[in-house]
Amino acid sequence: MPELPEVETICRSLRTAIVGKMIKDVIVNHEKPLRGIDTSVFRQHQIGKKVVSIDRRGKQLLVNMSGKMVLIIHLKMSGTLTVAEAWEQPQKHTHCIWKFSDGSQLFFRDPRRFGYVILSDSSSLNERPEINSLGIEPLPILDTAVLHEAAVRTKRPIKAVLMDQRVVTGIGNIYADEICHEAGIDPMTPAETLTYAQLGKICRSTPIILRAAIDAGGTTIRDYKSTDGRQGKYALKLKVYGKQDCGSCRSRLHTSKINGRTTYYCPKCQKPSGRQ
DNA sequence: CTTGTGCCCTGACCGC
DNA sequence: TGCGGTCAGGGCACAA
Repeated sequence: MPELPEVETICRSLRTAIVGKMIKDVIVNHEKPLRGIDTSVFRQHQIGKKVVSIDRRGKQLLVNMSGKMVLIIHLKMSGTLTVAEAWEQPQKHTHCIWKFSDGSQLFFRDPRRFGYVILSDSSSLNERPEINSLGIEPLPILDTAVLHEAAVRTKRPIKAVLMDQRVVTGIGNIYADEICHEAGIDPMTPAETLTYAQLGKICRSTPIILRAAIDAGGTTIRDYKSTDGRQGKYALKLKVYGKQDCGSCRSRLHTSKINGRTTYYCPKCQKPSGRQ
């Protein structure tokens, strides 16, 4: 469900909510998100540990704990993290619960079970495939040279390259569409046909969109919520994703499929040439 | 090597 | 009310 702006929003609110807290207990209701780590090992390595810091890598959260352990959390399509009071009961599909010594708790809920919560040693974190396969971060700036390097040797649509986590990490279906619109470029354009200047335009558009989305607390289409239950407000600012008419020129939008994902674009604002 | 297609899952929504 | 089909902020395994 969440892309970079939503994960960044969750990361920030988690920091204020749980950093410094001591883990008193860990409850595992479903082992699939643990990805093969034994439930008792998962619990024993965390109970008694303190949450030291929280980072984000692309769409993943890294919860650093004392004892050189780290949780790698990916929410995929339907995952949520919620900070709750001691008396609150988890909803259905809450697969993991962390109970802190002050009574507060953290719920990991994921109806579709695509997400994961992987426990790793801090020392081997960077060798893990979930981390070392990731491309560059698009914030604070997206390096045009890196996008160019990836773009010149593929006929894939530019949107597919933007969503390729091995090239750039954090951009998903909503923001890829919004970025292509902001840049005035047709998302179907074969990447290798774009000029360096056009790729530069995309790279400058990317942080503009992502920063605005973070400022709005992310995008809530149906069920995304931050850890405090608040919805993101960037849905109000979307120009193309999920829309019928272009947010800039009001033209009727076109849709297509790229990488099997529905793609929205404006035939007037977004030309294959990138010119308007 | 690259690229496209299922598939993992549940739930919401729509038309009949 | 129910039932089937479609779709969903992601990404992996596999085939061509």
